[in-house]
Amino acid sequence: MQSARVLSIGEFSRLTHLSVRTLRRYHDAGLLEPARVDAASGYRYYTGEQIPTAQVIHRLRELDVPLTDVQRILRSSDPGTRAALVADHLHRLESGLERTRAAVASLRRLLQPEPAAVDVELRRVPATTVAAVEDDVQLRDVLGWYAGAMAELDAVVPEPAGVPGGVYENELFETGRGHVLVHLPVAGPPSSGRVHPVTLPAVELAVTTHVGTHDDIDVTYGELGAWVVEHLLAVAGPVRETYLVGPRDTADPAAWRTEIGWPVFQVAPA
Amino acid sequence: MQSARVLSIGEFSRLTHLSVRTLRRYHDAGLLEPARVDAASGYRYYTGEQIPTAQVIHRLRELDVPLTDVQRILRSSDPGTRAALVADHLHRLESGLERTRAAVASLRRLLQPEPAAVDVELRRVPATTVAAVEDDVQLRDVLGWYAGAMAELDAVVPEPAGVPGGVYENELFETGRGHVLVHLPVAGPPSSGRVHPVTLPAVELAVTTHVGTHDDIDVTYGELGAWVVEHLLAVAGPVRETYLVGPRDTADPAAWRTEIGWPVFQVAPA
DNA sequence: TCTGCACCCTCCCCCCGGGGGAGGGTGCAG
DNA sequence: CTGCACCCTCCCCCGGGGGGAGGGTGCAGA
Repeated sequence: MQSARVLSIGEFSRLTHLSVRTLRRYHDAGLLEPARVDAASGYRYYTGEQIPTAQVIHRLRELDVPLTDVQRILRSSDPGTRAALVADHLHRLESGLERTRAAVASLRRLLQPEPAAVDVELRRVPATTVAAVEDDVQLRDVLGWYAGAMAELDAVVPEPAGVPGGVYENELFETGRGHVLVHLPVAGPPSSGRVHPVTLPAVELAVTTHVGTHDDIDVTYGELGAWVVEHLLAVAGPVRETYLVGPRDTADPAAWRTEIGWPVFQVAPA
Repeated sequence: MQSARVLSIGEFSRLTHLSVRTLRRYHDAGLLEPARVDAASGYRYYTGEQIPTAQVIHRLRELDVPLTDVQRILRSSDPGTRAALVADHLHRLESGLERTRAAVASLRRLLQPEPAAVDVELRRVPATTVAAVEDDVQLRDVLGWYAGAMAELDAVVPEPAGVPGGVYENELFETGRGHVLVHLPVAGPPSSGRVHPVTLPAVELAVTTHVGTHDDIDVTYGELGAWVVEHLLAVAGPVRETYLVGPRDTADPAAWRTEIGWPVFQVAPA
């Protein structure tokens, strides 16, 4: 073990392709402690054994893993835990990729030279009592939450009287967190687990139908919003979505049909 | 045209799913000017026509397009130019994806429980004169630059006396920008365009061979570096790579063989 | 017409993960 | 012993937001 050979921060930088500044930052963050720090001068000294660690950090950073998570990964002595943490981040990367794909799809539709005319209907909806699951969720967790809630609803409501729907508080889109409710219409809604009866109030809805995956549903939202504004209406409450045709019905996303209803009320002309 | 209906920033926020703060920021950045700003109160007022613009911004931001570039895209009135700018960013996204893929591959190798023993040889190399192309480049542009330089070399040196190589200044890896040289050995190197004769100085090299794509070549660099350190050597100059088997020879990346040579010199023991 | 309240304003500080540069101390080779 | 490359700390900057303070505004109900 003659590796008592000690490396200055500059040498270590050349060997690891991490900048000197970055190495100092990793030291401060407790991520990569130098093998020795001279008490008098403050000089940092590294050893060859630290190169693999530095490389792992480098790679994790390339994958945009936050420094705190990198630290967690390095600290976990158990290889199984470590692998799990890494796999977790790789999943995160994948879902990020999915969002990117969706954004690209949506952008393509937005940049269409001639957007299709939007078909909006004004509809008065009476109060309805449904079987519902509701919660406060983060915007990015909505899909996962929805899947779980829907599964629970399906288990408790074997024979729904119609298609499922969702109610989304505007705050969800403004601040990234908000109240969400998913429901199935049924006569005499049960109470079981998270499922309970909820009465949706009567409202006047501006309704349009989005066709296809939800990748570019925001564009339809925008078209609906523009229509609402031009018809001297204002938004009065949480959005309602109705899943006329969804993944429960067909695996072909192009066939999906989602009704979007925005509660509105008349506004005096300017 | 009854869309004189004017929207407060809060209403506009609800319609576009952009936070109020973010809308204000976009105003300050000149990205999305409100239709009207009340001189007395400073209140921002928007119209329905601005919704699509806000959505385009939203999507581009989801794709991590910097605000300045978003502005460029919005300002370009010509749809062709606009499409080109967007396509440019999509290409950028793709190459980012490529880098992510490479980082994942490299990480997998790094987290192997038992790393393969590295096979390093100390080799004295005499001064050689070669046909070369050199330049100062950004680290991220190296691959593209290399392809162009190599094509030029191939055109001017029809019958090389050996395999191609590269010389990379350490600064390239430290600061992301540095001097790069690519060369082909040939008797009597010509001068033509960017191609010119260069004499590589004699050095002592610590040499190892990396097998496979360059995705995880940094790991081999690290192993070589650790070996160098443990053998009481220090790095003395720019790295030399020799492409024994590369994309010129076979399309199968698994068969590629790259020799990495780090100039070294002896160091006194601690 | 008043009052209450939701809404809006600006301003400042914080986050992350780095880079630039100033100003000053250190280690080592010639 | 001197010069110079190297190293140190400290502060400010970037982008793209978020949190919150402190104060002005618009409008609906009484």
